[in-house]
Amino acid sequence: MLSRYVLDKLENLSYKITPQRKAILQVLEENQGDHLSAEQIFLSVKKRMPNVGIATVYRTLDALANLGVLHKTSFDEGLFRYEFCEDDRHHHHHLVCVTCGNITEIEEDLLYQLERKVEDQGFKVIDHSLVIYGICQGCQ
Amino acid sequence: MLSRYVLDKLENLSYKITPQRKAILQVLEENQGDHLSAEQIFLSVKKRMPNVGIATVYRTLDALANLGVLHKTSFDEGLFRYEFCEDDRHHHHHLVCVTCGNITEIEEDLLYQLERKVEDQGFKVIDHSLVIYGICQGCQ
DNA sequence: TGAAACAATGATAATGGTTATCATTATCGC
DNA sequence: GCGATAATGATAACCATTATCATTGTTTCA
Repeated sequence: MLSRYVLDKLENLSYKITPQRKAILQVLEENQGDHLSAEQIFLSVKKRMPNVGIATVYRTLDALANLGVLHKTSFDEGLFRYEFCEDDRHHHHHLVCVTCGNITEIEEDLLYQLERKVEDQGFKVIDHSLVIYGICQGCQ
Repeated sequence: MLSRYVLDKLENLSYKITPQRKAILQVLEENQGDHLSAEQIFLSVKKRMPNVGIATVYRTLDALANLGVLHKTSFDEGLFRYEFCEDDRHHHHHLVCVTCGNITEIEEDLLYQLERKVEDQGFKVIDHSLVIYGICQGCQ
């Protein structure tokens, strides 16, 4: 069930609510907590609307990321991944297992102290991206 | 002047010391603290050896990254950047100005506490990548 | 309910960054 | 100096993403 919040946000910014956009949002909502590539999202959307174009998926993902509905990031793989978030600010970090490639999250922020030091040096902090690489429990 | 350490490392692992590799290493050593793209490195190397091929640059950068002589990372730009480091572990973080795109570093680590929490959850930490996005002093 | 405006779409060509292929060159050990 | 083989340069190929353009479809308004 699509978030009223997201649809409202789209309408308030004069975006048309097309079936393709709804389908893409549904896939992302159903996969909350995951970090799907554009290709994965495209294949998932195709299951429910076979005519959707890959370019539409890319355009929609970028639009949603610009609206703050998605977070668009990369994990040094040469491609972008997308995750659903309804906050404008991204509050968790990622754990990437170098053995199996699994991506999980940790909610603890704990960057306050570091960000204070950075601001003490005159740099105005807006956002951050932290990825911790290692070996997950399942691969040890 | 090329680091004896790096050359030793190459030799010890049976890599041939070719002029191309020396030139690439020189460019990286001369730009320590910078985060150059493959294209930038290629253009810089071309100034001192006009016949070098772009594929050679890519192959060499990957080889050096695998050896731990370089750090290969991306800043969500759709391309990789490379920085010279002689440690096997990367100890600083990056500050990226969203206005001018400048990339600087902060030496403070301060992730110990967070990494402890992560390891308490059964994830064995190997490395991390932290980018702080904001506005640099010059752009405020 | 229909029409108009124009946003959005799908198909596909194009782009940019990177890698694979292959013939040729060059390093290094002996 | 020679042989083995790693490395090179050129370029084709690949992949993820974006640009182009004709067509479609959403939304507003009368």
